[in-house]
Amino acid sequence: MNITAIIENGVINGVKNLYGEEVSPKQVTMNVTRKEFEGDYTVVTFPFTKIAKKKPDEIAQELGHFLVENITEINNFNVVKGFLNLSISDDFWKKFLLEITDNQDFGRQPANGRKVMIEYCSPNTNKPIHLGHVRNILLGWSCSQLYEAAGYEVVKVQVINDRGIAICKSMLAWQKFGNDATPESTGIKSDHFVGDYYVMFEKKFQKEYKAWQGSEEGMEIFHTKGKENQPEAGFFKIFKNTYFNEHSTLGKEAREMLMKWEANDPETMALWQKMNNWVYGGFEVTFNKLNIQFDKYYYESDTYLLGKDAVEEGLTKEVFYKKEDGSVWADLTDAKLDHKVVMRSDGTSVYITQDIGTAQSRYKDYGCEKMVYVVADEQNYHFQVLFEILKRLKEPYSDGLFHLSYGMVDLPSGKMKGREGTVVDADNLIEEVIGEAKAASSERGETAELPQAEQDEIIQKIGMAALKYHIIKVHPKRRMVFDPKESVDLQGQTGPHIQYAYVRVNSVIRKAHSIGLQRETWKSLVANYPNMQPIEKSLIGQLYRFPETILEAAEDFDPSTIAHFCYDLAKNFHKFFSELSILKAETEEARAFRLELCQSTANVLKTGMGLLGIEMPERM
RNA sequence: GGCCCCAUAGUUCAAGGGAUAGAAUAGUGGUUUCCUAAACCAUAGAUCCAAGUUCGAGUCUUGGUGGGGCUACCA
Repeated sequence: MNITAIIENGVINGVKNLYGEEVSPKQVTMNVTRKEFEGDYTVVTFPFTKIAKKKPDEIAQELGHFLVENITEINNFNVVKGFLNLSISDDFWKKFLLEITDNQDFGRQPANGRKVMIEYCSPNTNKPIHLGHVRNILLGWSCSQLYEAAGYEVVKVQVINDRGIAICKSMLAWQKFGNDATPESTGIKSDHFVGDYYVMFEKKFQKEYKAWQGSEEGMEIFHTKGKENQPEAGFFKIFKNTYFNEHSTLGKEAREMLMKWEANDPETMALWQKMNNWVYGGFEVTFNKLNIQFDKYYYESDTYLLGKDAVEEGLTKEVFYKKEDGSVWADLTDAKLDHKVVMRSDGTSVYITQDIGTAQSRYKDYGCEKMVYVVADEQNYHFQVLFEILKRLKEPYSDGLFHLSYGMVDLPSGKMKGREGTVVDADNLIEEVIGEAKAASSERGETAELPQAEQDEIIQKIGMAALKYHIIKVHPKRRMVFDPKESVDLQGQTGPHIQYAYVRVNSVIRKAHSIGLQRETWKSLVANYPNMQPIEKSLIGQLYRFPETILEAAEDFDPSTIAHFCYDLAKNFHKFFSELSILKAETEEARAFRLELCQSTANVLKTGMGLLGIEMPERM
């Protein structure tokens, strides 16, 4: 049984024994003892004052005696201002240490037979991956790792928005202005190549629009449709969409292309396929650099017609209603949401209809009881509506729906804006952090004698750790400020700081072997180590909390908990490392114990960082 | 207008209603004959405002103030 559960039971029994009243586990408040006090766990006795009709200090004394007498794992206590600090016996900790040193899976739960689907990333095909996607990807990936560690089977999916007017814009620009250029012929990464044509379209369109604004037609429309006193610039800003749909030559061409696409025109389809493949090829390169995978891709071109059946079904079940013009709506006002259209009067579906259909078809594909959508918080309302509709349709998985809503990423200069060119591109960013790691590494020269390929791999791991950790350490819900300068920091609360703890362990173990020490020999001495130091106890205590930390993080969909756990552990390890000698310890037993402690710390750090998608180098 | 989210050192982040609000970074000062100084040690610095609930509030409630988001028969 878990030590916290043991203490909790002990306290409940103690209160019953001493004061004759039954308390619930909820009433037992327990924390890890603060490091300035002696002890491992602290019980707060204030909640029992009414029951015991005594002062907190008195209760703490009585309870402390009771626990020490009745629970073998507790061998000491002290009381400070009503806080009962309990000390766990060295034997308990040593036994625990010996249990985990050979267990590579420590912290992971056995398979529980349950299935969860996580959708994340889901980029647009006409824009390369940027910083916002990186946060999404890291959250999605680490949540999937967390759920696997918690015993679930995880299906990782993403939706590719591969159709619609936006895609036609880049196709059209390439067709008109591309002169048969290719990523190969230009040497541009293929997703960026396509993205460039999307930007080109927007530029050409702006130019066309600008010219039109000064034309007779443009001025006439401004004068007839513009409101009184409305400035010209303001009017034309709002009018842009209408211009695209009703007046623009380029807009007309793009819409014609979309119609050809919908009609399966062979030439259009071939172009569409060619350009999409360029995009996917480029994305794949970025995904590989980020070291993430997906089990299944859903393409909107396959799914955009889904959901029409659901509309019928909803009407039959009276979840939806039909207006006179034929459009179909859901009335969600009693759930404090608004009316929501699910089918237009012309019979075509809207975005949410597609989402309903996709959810249904995914459940058919995989039968997951939980479905998680990793999507930025600007879509909170959309997901509230979607989940409410699915619930009303009585979908079997509707209780397991979760929107992992995360805050957007800002720059020190403010919001990222595509139009103003302030978007941070993922490929550039990765290149930058790796460059920084390379510079720092060559300055240290610690790995200089290794083959170049190995050095490169190490640098790669360090750079990616800096970048990933910097993002994942922030609570998902929180809007975060991303300072590129800080993201390449390699010191302090960073990924490399944690990697360095792991590297130091490796180094010590290597040295131990090189002076002829054998694991089997030292392991047998651990149990005889007599006096554990406070820093050693606190390290073991941290290791002990690893499994529960994983479970909490999974339940809350919060990888930042793991990030903080790993940092605290690494920091404490560095302190331990500088305070105490390992290979030159006072006794053989002390050396043995510390080597085992090092090894376990390294194992936990590796597993923990692995959950965040961060790899550990053996040297650095 | 309505609904939702956020507010903590100069800055970037922590803190399941519990002790003296932790880190990192930037600043200042120190540590290497010994296991990798990407480390360690010391120093200084913060809960937006006002009420309320509680033995106890950064955390819960109400009201302000400031910031962000959503509120399409767009996707």
